Amino acid sequence: MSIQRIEEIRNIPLFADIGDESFATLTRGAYFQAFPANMELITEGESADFLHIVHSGCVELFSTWAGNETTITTLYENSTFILAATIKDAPNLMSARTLSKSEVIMLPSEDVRWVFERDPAFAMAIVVELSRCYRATIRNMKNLKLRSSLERLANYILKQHHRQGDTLTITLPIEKRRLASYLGMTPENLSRAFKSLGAHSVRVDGQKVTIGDIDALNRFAKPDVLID
Amino acid sequence: MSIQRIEEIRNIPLFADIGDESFATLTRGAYFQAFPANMELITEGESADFLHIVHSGCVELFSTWAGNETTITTLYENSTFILAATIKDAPNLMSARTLSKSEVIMLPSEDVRWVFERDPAFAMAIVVELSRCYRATIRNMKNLKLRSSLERLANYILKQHHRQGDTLTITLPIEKRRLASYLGMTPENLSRAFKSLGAHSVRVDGQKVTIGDIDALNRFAKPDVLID
DNA sequence: CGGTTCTTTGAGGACCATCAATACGCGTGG
DNA sequence: CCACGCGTATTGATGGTCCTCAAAGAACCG
Repeated sequence: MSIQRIEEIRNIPLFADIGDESFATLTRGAYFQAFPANMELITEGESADFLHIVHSGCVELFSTWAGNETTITTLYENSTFILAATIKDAPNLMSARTLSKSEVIMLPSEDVRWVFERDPAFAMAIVVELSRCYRATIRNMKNLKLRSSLERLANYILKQHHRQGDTLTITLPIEKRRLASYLGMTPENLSRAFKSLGAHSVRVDGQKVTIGDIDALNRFAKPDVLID
Repeated sequence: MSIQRIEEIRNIPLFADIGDESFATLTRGAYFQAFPANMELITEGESADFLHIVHSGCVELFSTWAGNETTITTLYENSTFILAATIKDAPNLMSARTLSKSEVIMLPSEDVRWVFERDPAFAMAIVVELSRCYRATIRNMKNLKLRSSLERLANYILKQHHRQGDTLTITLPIEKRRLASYLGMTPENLSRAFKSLGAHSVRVDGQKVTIGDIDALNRFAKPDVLID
């Protein structure tokens, strides 16, 4: 890897507080790879030989069973994946594919475990990241089990609204069919759900979603700090 | 806490490999408390002042939103809860209540974080436990999103079958209404689902569930190592 | 033993999936 | 530049799954 790449990686939050020696150990056997869109990086059931970090682009985690596929989550810059499997040296429970051209850093799982046991700062960074992932999944589960599909969509729109700088016209960051899968519904139903949200001031045009009355949408969606 | 209690706690897997000094620090401010059934130990949104460990009995983690409640999971002996919130010093995302008379160990979150940073063996035990919880949640999510309610129930029965020593007559460990909530359905529907599984050799009588033909049930349930 | 909670059963309806067909968007190659 | 082909998005019709409501029966607890 080039010096410049190493410097880029050094700036990732996960490595912010760790020692130079630990960092050197982690990057010695690491890979920095660029992938095209729609490339399967990891298949569920395989062993987790590398901890993955999204450096740029967009990666989808998904799972399949009996011919069905579902999107678990979508990852952007600086997100890790396969962390729990790396720690436990266990098979991946999810598959991963790029949704756009993406750069991914891969750290050998053995090295991650080795440094974890010797550098408390890295151990802390890892456990905080893992806690974040875990809590995100719990939120996701609450969202799925406690809300109707319409409510999930409304809250998704509100979340994007905040992420995109409180703009009233948001751009969907992923394809609608993937959004549908993430929200636990079919593409057809998502289409109809968007229409139904018209009653709460939402208008859709392709990837653009416009919120006419943010208060009205909030009243319907009832966003919650413990879910969203 | 009595010497005997301390000894009991020392034997918990989470503390198996840690140093005596670390253990002393963790238990200095700890509580060992016995609770009756149906007692709310933790309410979502509150700060996570203690890491909890179920020493005996049974604890349910659940969440509420807009008047609805859902069971996230049920915990038994030696399970931890509020681990991620403890690590992040963040509000609990779930509430917890005892389902039966239970003994719970409570370790001050600050002490947990302090020892985590200083004892690599404890750090490793914590991160492995957290990974286990995370992966269990991912499995849960896959179960919910990829399977119908009938399939979820069938796989639940198979899981209990294994947990209870491969016996063909299993005893449901929790009330049916809670099982229904855990499986993402209503009590009425669970009742009907049990009846429907009659077509796959399942008979129900109160808390007793009998599997007539394990192969037939397996063929229908299609259990998967990456979910169950 | 009475009251409460849980479970079951039935009827009806809401929500959501499926299937099928069409429209749209986009990149490729003629 | 346009026609074509492919995958995505939409729309409508239909059916199944699952929820709601209501009521009765069973289990549990004080």
